Amino acid sequence: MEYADPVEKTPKAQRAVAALLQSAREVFERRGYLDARVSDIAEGANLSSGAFYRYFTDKRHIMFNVLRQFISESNDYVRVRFTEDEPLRSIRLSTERYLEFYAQHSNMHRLLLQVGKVDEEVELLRVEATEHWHSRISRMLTRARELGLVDEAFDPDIAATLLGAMCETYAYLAYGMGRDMEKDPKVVADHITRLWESGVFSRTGGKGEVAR
Amino acid sequence: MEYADPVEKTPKAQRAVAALLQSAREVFERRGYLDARVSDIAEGANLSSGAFYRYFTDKRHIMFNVLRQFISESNDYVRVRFTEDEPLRSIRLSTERYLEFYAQHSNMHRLLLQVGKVDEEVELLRVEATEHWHSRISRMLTRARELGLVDEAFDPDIAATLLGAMCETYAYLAYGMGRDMEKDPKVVADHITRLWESGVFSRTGGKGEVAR
Amino acid sequence: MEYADPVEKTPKAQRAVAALLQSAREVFERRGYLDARVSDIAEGANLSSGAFYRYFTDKRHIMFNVLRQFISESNDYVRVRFTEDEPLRSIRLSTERYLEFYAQHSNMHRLLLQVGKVDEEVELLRVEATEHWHSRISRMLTRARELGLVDEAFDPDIAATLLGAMCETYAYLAYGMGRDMEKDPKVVADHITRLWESGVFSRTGGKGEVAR
Amino acid sequence: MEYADPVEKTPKAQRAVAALLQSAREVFERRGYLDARVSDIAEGANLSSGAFYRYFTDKRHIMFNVLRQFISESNDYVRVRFTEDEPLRSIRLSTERYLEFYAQHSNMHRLLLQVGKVDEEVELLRVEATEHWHSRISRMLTRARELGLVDEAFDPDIAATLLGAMCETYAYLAYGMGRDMEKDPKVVADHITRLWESGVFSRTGGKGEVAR
DNA sequence: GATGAATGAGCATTCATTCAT
DNA sequence: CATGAATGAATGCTCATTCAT
Repeated sequence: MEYADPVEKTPKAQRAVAALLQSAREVFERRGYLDARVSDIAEGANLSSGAFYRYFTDKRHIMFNVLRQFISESNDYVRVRFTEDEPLRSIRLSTERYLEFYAQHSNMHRLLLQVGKVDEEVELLRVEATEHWHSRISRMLTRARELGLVDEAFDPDIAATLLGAMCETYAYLAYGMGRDMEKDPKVVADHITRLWESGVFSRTGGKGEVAR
Repeated sequence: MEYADPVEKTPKAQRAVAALLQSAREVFERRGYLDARVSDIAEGANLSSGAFYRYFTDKRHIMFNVLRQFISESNDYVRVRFTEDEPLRSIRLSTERYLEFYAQHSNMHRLLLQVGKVDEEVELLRVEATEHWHSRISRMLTRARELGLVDEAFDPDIAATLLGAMCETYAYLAYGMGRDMEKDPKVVADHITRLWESGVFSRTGGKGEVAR
Repeated sequence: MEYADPVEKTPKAQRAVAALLQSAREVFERRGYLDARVSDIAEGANLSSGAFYRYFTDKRHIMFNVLRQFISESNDYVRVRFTEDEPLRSIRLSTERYLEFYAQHSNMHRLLLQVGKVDEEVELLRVEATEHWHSRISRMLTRARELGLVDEAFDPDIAATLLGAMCETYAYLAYGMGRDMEKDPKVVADHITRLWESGVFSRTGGKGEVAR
Repeated sequence: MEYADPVEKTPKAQRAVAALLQSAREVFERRGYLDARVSDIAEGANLSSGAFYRYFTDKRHIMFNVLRQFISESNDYVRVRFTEDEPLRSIRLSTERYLEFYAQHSNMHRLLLQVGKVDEEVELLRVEATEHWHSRISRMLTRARELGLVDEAFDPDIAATLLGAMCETYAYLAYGMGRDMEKDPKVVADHITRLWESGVFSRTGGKGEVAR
C-alpha cells in the first residue's frame, strides 16, 4: 500500500513511467522479483538507473504497481454476469475465464505467488483479490439458495472458497508448473462444475454415503 | 536432490547434525529461508559457522534436508487405510488428517511454500509430494469406480487433484494466513466431503438434505 | 573566491537571484550545507532546478554568496567608533555587539563554521573576517598603548586575538550550542571587559603573581 | 554514544581492531571524515572491507572510537596538579600543555572540529570534553578565591570558559590554520597568563577603567 | 575436528549537473 | 529563458563460503 501510483503530468514522464512498468514486468517475469536488478529494469526502458528513482521509490514500489495492475486485469477478466435461473452456468463461465486467464499469464501468476511468499503485504493483496472473487461467488450462491437451487446445508462462503481453491491450485499445477494434466479450460471447468453439480459419487450408487 | 543425506558415524558428529537440523528448522521457521543466516543456524546448534560446512555443503543443502524430513512426516501423518466399502470415509479421514497436520505445522508449510517459489527443485519436491497424495486418492477412486460407487463421468486423477487443491488452499488461508474462516478440521473436512458426495446443488431441486 | 557576484540586468533576473539567495540561506540554515539540495533551493525560490544554473555556477557558488553577505552584515554590525580616551569602552561595545549579533544569527554562524570545516576557502574567508576584527582591535590597542593606557608588555596582536577568541567561543557555546551559560550579552561583555581591565587575580591579593 | 567499544578476545581480532583504528585515524587525518572510504580504512589495515564490518557497525562507529580515544589522550595530557598557593602556575602549566598537545596533534583537532560540525553527537562529546577542562579550572579558581587570591567579582565558571576559549581558538588559528602567529606554547601561555594576572590595561595607567 | 577471522562479489541509491524541448 | 527529465559516478554494506590456526 503505502505506495502511491505515480501520476505524471508531462507526456515524456508518462512515457517513462509506462516504459518502466512494461520493462519491470518483463524483467520480473524473466528473472523473478528477487533477482531483478533495478538497473535492468531501467535499461529495459532505455533509461538510466537514476531515472528510475524519479518515478519509483524503489524496486518494491514498482513491483506493487506491476502486481496491482495485473490483479486488476485479472479481476476484470474473470468478472461475469450472474444469470439467476442458471447459477451453475455463471459459475462455470467464471471458472473457465479464470483458467483461461491463468493459462495466458502463468508467468505473472508465478511472480505474484513468489512475491507473496516473500512480502507479507503483497500476499495480503493477492489473498484479498482471491477473496473478492470468492465473495462474488458466495453472493451468487446465496441468491441461488434463496431460489431453492442450492442445498441448504452448504455455507456459501466455505463453498465459494473451495471452488476458488480448486481453480487456483489446478491452474497452478497445470499452467504454472506445467504438470502433465488436462489443459483445456473448457474441460477442466466442466469437470469442476460437474463436481459442484452432482458430487463425485454416483447418485444411484449404493453405499457412497458420507462416512462418519 | 544432488544432496545426499549426511551420514555420520561418530556419535558426536551425529549429534552435531541433529542439532544443526533442529536449529535450522527453527531459524527457517522464524526468519524464512532467505533471511536465515548460516551463522545463526550454527549458533543455535552451539557450533561455529565453520563447523556447519563440515556437515552440509551449503545453506541449500540443510534446507533440503529440513524440508524433506518435513514432507516425509507429513506424508506419514496423512496416510490412511482405504476401506473399500466406505471410500468416502477414507477420503474424509485423510482430509481431516491433512488439515490437522497443516494446522499444527503451518509455519513449516509456509516455509515450504516460500522456498518452493524461489527454488525450482524444492517446488518439484513439494508438488510431487502433493501428487503422491493425489495419486493415492486417485487409486481409491479408481477402485471405488470399479465397485460402481463413483460416477463414471469423473476422471479419478482430476478429481483427486481437485480434492487436494481444496484442502491445500483452504488450509493455507485458514491456518497459514490466519484468515477469518472456520478452523475446525472436522467441520471443514465434513464440508468438503459433503461436496464430494452430493455436490453443491440440490438434487431434488428442493432443500437437498445433507446425506448422512 | 573564483566566483563573481551574479550581476543581472533585467529586473526579473535580479528578483530571481535575490529569491535564490534568500531560499538558499533558509535551506542552508535548516539542513546545513551538505544536506541542502539544489532542487530545494530552487523550489524555495519558485524556480526549476535548471534555472538555478542560469544564475549560479553550482551549489558552492551560491553558498559563497550567502556566506559573504552574512560576513559583511556581521562586520558592519560589529564596527564601532574608537573613542581615544576610553579604549575599553570601545572594546566593550564591540564585544557586546558581536555577542548580540551572534545570538541573533546563531544558525548562520553554525553554517559558516560547518562549511569552513569542509571547505578550506570558506574557512579562510571566515578566519580573515575574524582577523579583520582582531586587527581593528589591535589598532585600538596600539593607539591606546601610545597613550600609555596599556601595559607595555602586551603584544597588541596577540591580545586582540585572545579577545576575539573569548567572544567567539563563548558565543558559540552559549548561543550556538545552547549550553547552560549566562546569555545576556551585556553581562558577558562586562565580564570580558573586566578581565581585560584588571585580570582575574586580585591586585591586592597575596602571591598571585605570574609563575615562571 | 550508542556504540560500544569493540572488545575482542582472540589476539588476531585484537590486532585487526588495532590496525583498523590506526588506519582509520590516518585516513581521517588525511582525507577528513566525509571523504574517507571504509574500503580505504580496511585496505590501510591490510583487510578486506568486509572484515571492517566484523568489528565496527559503520564508518561512524570507528570514527567515534578514534575520536574518543583522542579526547581521552588529550585529557590525560592536559591534566595538571593544582598547587594551592600558586594557582596561576597551575593554570599556566595546563595552558601550556594544552597548546603543546594541540600543536602536536593539530590534524586530529581539525578532524574533531570537522566531524563535530557535521555530527551533533560528536560535537557534544567535544564540547563536554572542553567543559570538563573548564570545570577543573573553575574548581581551581573557586579554591583560589577562597584563599583570597582571586578577585571576588569573577564568576569562576565564566572565567574558566573564557580561558579555555582563548587557548582553543588561539591554538586553532596558530596550529590548525597555520596563521602567521606566535607559535611557542610557552610564550603564548605566558601571554595568556599575564592577561589573567593583571589584565591588559596598565595598572598605573590613567583612565583605563571599565566604561559603563 | 573446530574455530572464527577474512574474503569479496554484488546492487541500491542519491543528487549535482546537463541538456532536450 | 525556463523547465524538468535524464544522467551516472561513487560507495556502503551483507553474508555465504573459505581457510589459516
